[in-house]
Amino acid sequence: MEREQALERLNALVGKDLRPLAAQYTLTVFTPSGSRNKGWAGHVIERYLGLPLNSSRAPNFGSWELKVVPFKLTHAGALVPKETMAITMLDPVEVIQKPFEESHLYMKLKKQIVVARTWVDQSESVSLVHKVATFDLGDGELYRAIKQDYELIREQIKTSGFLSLSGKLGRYVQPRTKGPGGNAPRTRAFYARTQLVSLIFAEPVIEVPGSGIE
DNA sequence: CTATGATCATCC
DNA sequence: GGATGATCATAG
Repeated sequence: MEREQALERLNALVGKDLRPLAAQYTLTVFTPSGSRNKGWAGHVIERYLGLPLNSSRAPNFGSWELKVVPFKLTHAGALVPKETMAITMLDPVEVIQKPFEESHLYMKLKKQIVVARTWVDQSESVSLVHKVATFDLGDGELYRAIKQDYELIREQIKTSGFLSLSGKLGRYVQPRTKGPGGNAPRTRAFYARTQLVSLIFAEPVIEVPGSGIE
């Protein structure tokens, strides 16, 4: 499916509650024993768009990537990102070999649709589709900043080793442990910091020459 | 077992 | 309360 078509379909979902849809698609939110399927909202959106669940590392729609992130209400009444956003696994061999432009990280950030859903509490009794954003990394300042994060991570792998990577690194994109933890986590993934998630949902600045807002 | 979908839990 | 590490369900 092309991104434009998916965007239309998703915009029709704004304001709707995802929870009944999970039931309709017979997706697990909580197992009978009470543990949770953390990816339930993402699965609902994928099913809604007609995508079968799979675990391929390529962008899920071929040329563009779909994500859903929870937003929470602040005391001031604004909806803001609740969490960082997992992007893709970090393969040290690939990162050392490939420049940013050829990386999985870049492919996943190049063109995407990100759906914000409301998060109330862990019972997930309701979750409304809040906002749908298209995002293209482009070739501007943000592109250069994220490429810098990638290069930083790359250098640290070279100088100190893959296992030295921690979530402290990176301004917009961080390398965090993911997968089996314990004494010595062996795997890392790229995560978008909440600041980057905010930028993805920020209204584009429209410059009006002569308006004084330039 | 490791990837996907992600959020939870703990530490500061 | 934010940042970092750990973890859950499911598919291949």
